[in-house]
Amino acid sequence: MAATLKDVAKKVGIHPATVSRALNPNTAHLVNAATVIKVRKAAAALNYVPNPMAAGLRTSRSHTIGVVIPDLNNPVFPGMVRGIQDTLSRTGYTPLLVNTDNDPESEAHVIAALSARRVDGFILATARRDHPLLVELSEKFPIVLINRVSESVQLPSVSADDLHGIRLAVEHLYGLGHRSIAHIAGPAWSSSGHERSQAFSKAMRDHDLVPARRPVAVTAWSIESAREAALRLLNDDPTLTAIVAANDQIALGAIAAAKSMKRRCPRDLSVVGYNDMPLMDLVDPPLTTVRVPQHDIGAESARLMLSLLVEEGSTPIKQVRLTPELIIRSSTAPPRSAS
Amino acid sequence: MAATLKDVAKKVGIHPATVSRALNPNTAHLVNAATVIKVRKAAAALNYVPNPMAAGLRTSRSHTIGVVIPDLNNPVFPGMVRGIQDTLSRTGYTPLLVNTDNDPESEAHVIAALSARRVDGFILATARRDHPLLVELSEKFPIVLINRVSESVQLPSVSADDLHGIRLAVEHLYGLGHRSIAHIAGPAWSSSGHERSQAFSKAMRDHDLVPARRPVAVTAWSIESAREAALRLLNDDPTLTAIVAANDQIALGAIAAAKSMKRRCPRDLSVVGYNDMPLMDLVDPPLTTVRVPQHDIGAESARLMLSLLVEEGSTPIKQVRLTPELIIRSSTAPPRSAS
DNA sequence: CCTGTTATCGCAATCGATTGCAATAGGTGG
DNA sequence: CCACCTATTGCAATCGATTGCGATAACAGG
Repeated sequence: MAATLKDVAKKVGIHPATVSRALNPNTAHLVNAATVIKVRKAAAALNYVPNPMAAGLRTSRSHTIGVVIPDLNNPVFPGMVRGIQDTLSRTGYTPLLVNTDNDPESEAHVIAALSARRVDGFILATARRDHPLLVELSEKFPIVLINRVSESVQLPSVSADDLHGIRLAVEHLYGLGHRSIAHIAGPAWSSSGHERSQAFSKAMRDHDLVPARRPVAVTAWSIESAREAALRLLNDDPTLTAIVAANDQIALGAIAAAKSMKRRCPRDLSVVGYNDMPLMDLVDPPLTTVRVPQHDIGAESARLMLSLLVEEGSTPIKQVRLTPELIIRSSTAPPRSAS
Repeated sequence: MAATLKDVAKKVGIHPATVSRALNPNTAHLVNAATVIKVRKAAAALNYVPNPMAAGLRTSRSHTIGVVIPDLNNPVFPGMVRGIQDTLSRTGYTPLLVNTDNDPESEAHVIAALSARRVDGFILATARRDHPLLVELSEKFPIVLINRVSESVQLPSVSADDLHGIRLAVEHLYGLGHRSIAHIAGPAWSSSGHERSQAFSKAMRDHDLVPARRPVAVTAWSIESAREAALRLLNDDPTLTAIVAANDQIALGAIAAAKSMKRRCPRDLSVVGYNDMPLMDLVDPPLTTVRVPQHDIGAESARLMLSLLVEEGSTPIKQVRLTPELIIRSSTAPPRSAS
């Protein structure tokens, strides 16, 4: 059905190998400029499109990148995925997207499936603090981590500067007059959760504040889990006036928990989120949050991956940090005692 | 590096062709049961994974499905995409996901790119009422439409039963006492927008109500565009007490418009959305909306595609309609005159 | 005029799996 | 005991693009 190299060659009256070289920018200089023109014209006329399977078989490169995310339904990720898609597709690469639902077993499955597909590399948003699968995978494939970094192994990564982002949140609350500020951390296994938690402690120390006695963490990145954690936290320390949440859904859960305890946000409790995912300007109350450049993170990770693919191995490992930005809305206000 | 058929064959001491047959469920019956066992064991021992490019080259099937959606950032779509992914991956197929940003030109590009990748079929969420590209594409590929149906050409599709869904919305408002109900329709080119608009007119007639004098439609599926349309509508007809929106973002835009005119929802204006995308329970006010089974739509479309792929052409065109459900939250209330 | 380049292109092998066809062996019925 | 059938396996071509190597010709320098 579709035209092949041979068809183009026959039309021009030359050998398929020459056509191949003429059409490939890297080898076009090996063939007479005049015939390159003719080949291009014939290829266009025949509507020739190279067969990626044939090329891939020969070169053992699929021009395909596995993109592994926890869950596409989590609104943080579509932005990053778009960033990846947009920049990968511009260079002839195609992302293969899979979900893990934060389940390590499921992750192993999907990664095996992608390996079977012979992807050229992986972009992973699922790094855990302790991640054995990651180290063995990194020996076989180029890998770029997004949104999270791993402690098990040093790898190229792209993520927001959480130290800075969390500091923005703390300073905002401090500036409003809050002194009793707590953090609801992400799951213990999560690297981003851990990092933001550390960042919170540091920012608090820098303002001579002490975090809540007992640190609180959710068990999953979900609103429901956050609600429970927030309930514990608010019961533990009734003097609390502000919460820095490890991400937006945790903030949402905290607000819901406060509401169920008849504490209104922001009158009785200020809450700052993290990520600024879509619709955070329309929830009740509109969420003050730290915006991380989701699309940019994806785009940058794709660029990093592409550079990994051309340069053979021996480049220094690059860890990119993108600067987040505080978006002030209506979930934060001065504490009541100060008003 | 990776083991090939030949490696397995050598280990067992037989010909690669026999190994191929032994490993393929469709041809395994041609091979002695005992050697099938041996082959399986050897393959497992060598960690053999078939090379999809080699197989694809020979069979000219990539086991890959192009999934074309307008924009992954629109929260309606991730659910459907998950549905597609979940059921496709279970059968060894891989979705290739692309975005069009509702731009026909961009759509042509991404579809060309997917064709170049030799996808086995397309699942499209971008059908327009008038869609020339669709008819020529449908001659070369199996196609399943989701969420929208096209009038240009009869194709297999999976979507919500909009007639029923819109009726639920109208009946809900009618039951609350509303009589002056308007519809904000989707873009004119959109098939789902048109369909819901028709459904609205019918539901209104069935209740002996007349829609607003001048029908209003957005120019894009966006909150911003909806805000403008709603402003026009509310100025046009101040007696209006309720709006049925063609989707959730339009509902959100309508609520915002009302707010800017000092009309509060639901006290002064009731609004019903459509789709029930994520977070609609947390916006202000929590949105009454018609829930369409997003994951199911995706899953069903994938199943339909798979059936298209096995049965050679001559099956009757199947158009699946999934039943939506009304989710009553807080954006609807009895009209003020009735209270 | 001869040798050494350089530019251009053809040849043929190769990637790994699939599959029509042929070949072999063992078995059956007459 | 023979013709024939079936079960099982091997052979080799094939899918389409890539690429190392060799061939040819033109051309320059000596």
